[in-house]
Amino acid sequence: MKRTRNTVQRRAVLDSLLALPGHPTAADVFGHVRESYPNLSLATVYRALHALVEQGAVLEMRVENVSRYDGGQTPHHHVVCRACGAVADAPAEALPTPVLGNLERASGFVLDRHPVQFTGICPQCVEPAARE
Amino acid sequence: MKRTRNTVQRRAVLDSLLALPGHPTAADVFGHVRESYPNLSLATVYRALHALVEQGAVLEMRVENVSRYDGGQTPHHHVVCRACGAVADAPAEALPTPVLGNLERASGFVLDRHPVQFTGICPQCVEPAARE
DNA sequence: TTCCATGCAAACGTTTTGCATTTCG
DNA sequence: CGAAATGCAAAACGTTTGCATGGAA
Repeated sequence: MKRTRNTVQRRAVLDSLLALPGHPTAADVFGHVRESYPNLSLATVYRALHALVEQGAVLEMRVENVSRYDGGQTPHHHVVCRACGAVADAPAEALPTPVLGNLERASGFVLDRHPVQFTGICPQCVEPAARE
Repeated sequence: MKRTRNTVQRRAVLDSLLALPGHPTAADVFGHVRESYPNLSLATVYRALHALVEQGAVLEMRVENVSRYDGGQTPHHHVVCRACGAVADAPAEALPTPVLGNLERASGFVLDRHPVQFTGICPQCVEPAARE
């Protein structure tokens, strides 16, 4: 296992990620972390986030060409609004394990137990979308 | 509903998409379509693919910052290999409808019935990954 | 004749990288 | 000390867009 150094910047990035609501982008984290560390560079944010993802402390998800990061502790799934890009969480229990078993049998893959990404329309967008 | 013109380029893009195996990227489609239409531009490929997605003839999915397109007829789900990026299909039946109901109740979203994106490890990557 | 579609090249936003320097261990 | 992390700026990447021209309806 590769060792990683315990720098202020790394801790700051993780702190910001945890402090931000929802599923922040690298730019969100950058903006937040800069309030306390004005010299911390965007490149460092990316490098820190990658390190965190690699050690499994943080989840990365892609929505519309942007990476979003999730410091989430509890296993859960993601529902993404196809209309506005909003991302919400759903509890892991909402997707029973046997279903993943089905999919593994059908696909031959060994599937991750959590974050599965669903798409749909969020409550705020449902009404406007219905008018189409 | 917006009308769209029936140009050679559009047909060529759709033909290439359907001719290519798997879930080609815009660049893949571009490469293939260029064999028959050397002057067709990448911008046109993108515009044609967007048009097709909008009319619902084609599905778009994002894997690692790249859009992949799926001319798929049959409703199905996608399993993405976290290690190598491979994408495979799983039949829609592998994910029972009541499960989506659960998730809708839990999240408040109205979810799409298909392509749900799962991540995991594909058969080719399973063995190497186990050695870690 | 209208106006949507095309080709080209330039622009865009996100993410990565090269390199000299700093800092952790 | 040696290795890894940083800051900065430049580059890379996939994708989108402005504009003049071309072609379907």
